[in-house]
Amino acid sequence: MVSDSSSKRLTIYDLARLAETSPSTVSAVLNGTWQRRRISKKLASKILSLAQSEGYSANMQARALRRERSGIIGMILPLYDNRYFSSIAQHFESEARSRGLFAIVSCTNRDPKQECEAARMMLAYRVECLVCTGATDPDTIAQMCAESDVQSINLDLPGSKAPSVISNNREGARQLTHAILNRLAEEKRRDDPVLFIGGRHEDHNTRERIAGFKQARDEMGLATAEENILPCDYAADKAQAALETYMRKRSTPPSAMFVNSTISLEGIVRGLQLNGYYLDDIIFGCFDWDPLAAAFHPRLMMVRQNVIEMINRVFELIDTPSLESSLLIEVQPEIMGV
Amino acid sequence: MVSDSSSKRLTIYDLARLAETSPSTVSAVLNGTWQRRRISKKLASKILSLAQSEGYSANMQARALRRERSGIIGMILPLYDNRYFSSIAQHFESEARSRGLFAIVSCTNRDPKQECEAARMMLAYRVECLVCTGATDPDTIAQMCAESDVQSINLDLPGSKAPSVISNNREGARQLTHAILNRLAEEKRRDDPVLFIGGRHEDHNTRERIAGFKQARDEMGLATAEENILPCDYAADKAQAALETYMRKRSTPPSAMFVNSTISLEGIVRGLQLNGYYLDDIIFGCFDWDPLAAAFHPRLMMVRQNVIEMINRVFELIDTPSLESSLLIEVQPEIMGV
DNA sequence: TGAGCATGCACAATCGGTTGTGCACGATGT
DNA sequence: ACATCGTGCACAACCGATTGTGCATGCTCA
Repeated sequence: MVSDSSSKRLTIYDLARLAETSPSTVSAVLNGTWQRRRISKKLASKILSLAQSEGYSANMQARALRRERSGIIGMILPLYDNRYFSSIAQHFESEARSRGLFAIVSCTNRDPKQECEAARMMLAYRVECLVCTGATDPDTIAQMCAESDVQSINLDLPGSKAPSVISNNREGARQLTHAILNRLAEEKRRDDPVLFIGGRHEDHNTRERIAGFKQARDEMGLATAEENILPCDYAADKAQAALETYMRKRSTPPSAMFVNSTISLEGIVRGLQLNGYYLDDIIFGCFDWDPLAAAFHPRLMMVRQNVIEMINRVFELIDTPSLESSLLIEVQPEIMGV
Repeated sequence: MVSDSSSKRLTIYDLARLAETSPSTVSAVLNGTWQRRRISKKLASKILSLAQSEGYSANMQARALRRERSGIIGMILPLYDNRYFSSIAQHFESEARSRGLFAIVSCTNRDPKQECEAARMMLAYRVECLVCTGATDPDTIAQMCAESDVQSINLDLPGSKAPSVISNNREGARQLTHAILNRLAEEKRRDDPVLFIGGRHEDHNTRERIAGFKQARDEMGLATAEENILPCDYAADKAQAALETYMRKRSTPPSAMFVNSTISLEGIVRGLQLNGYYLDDIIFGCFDWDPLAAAFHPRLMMVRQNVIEMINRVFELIDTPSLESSLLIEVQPEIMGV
């Protein structure tokens, strides 16, 4: 370093002075368009080494302003605090990075207001695309994006105003239910009731999973009583309370349960432990994946959504924007622990 | 909306034309400095309602460029995939938002190269402050920030070139160890060995936790054999392998274990299950917090780091930058499940 | 009636890159 | 010796906001 520490950050004007050339030349060299502009190799390498030694770094705001492209891609996410969403964030980031894009992720707590606020911020920062994950109201956000001429994509939960990438919830639930029923059959408890618990009625994914659950039972020649379907919301406390209510009429816990998320599973396991039931007797299927939980319970089967594939599909949509706004891409999840 | 959908995004120039006034007036009205500039209330509200109805949103790049303040605050994080780091990201974001700052979080996989690369990107986007969480090499990044005149703060792992906010690892470990030893004593197994497993020797936090572990045993009049300290790295597989090696010389698992992270716990629980041991007999203390894991095991005590307090301290440092670069702030964690 | 002051706004420079265009200079061809 | 062309670079106009400054108008008061 020669002339550092004195004032502010280096600009192409400073570099131009140091290299005794013009700012436009410096710019062309630094962003790689110098061959097209017929800058001599000699001057180019002089500028490059100068930029290197002086620790120059381009001002992205200025670049974005002039290019009218921010180089930023946004994602809104309900929460980080489970393996599914956190791996979505992680893969989104690394995939963005590998394409020279800068990913910004904002966490909106399943709150439609925060979702809108976050989307507004992202649009203000001129994101080139907004991926809307598990949004409670994806269409409103898709609308906002459309008005700003920004591409948007729904992930995890489908919407009607932008293409969506989701797991095949019905088929995943069907396979998980079959796995549960097979285990029951192995233990000669084929006809024991199975409790479906967790999630929300209004929620697309929950409805699909219930459909898959019923379909699997149907395929095994089993009827499904409505009292065994409890979409009591996701929260641990709600699931715990719902299970306690359910069990008030019976003496023993169900032999098997289809639990709609790890957060619901948390409440259920806690409730059963508190009431002194022996957990290992119960067969669990959980539509979510958490390796630590899986390690603890020998008969806990889990659905692992294929996050890598889903993120890949998202970026395919980014690369070749689909005209069809109602496009729905379903990715097959995997059943773990069978 | 009157004149939308035709061309690009609205600017203050468009609004000025629509309101029959000048761009500078529009700007002043929209950023709240209009009273100081003696714009009439009438014109101000005309412009405001126009901006509203036309769906104007300021171009943050242009604003940042002119103001020489991006309004962005950055954080680098090893991973999202445990409760500790994900809640750090979440609280950081919401605290930033409440201060009118836009948070960007980048995930660097505990890889020094990725850490540097992410820091470089953040500096290019002119973050106003960079919070460096659990960085393998915090001082290099602090140096980069210093050269760009950007404040930096270390979180979770301390560094020497920027102020640091960390948990009081030693005291947390001491208390957790006491809790383990008390449980053992209750069960008349006071003198049974306790295995410390997981983490890395080189890691500041691991060293402190080992010190707290030894100190607690010391306070109870117990010696600590070095063979019972196994900093085998954090990864689940490493912990599982280390435990298997450890147990090759013995017939039964240790009565109690101090496990240095949930990821290590995963490997240990898996290993014990695979070998057919009954988990509930073992007393676990884990320096990490995961409510789902806690629900599964009745004698699993966990250390919950006080993330809210830590983030608050970080923002206090941002508000009143400390001159002392070696400032170390320690926050007391909490023992759960005692 | 004219100085003095408050009111209400517009002008223009600026932040740091990007990019269309123009121009000087030397080499080549006739 | 003059037209032609390729080489190598500089100029200047943006991108969209912010902000110091200036100026016209109308009012008050001596």
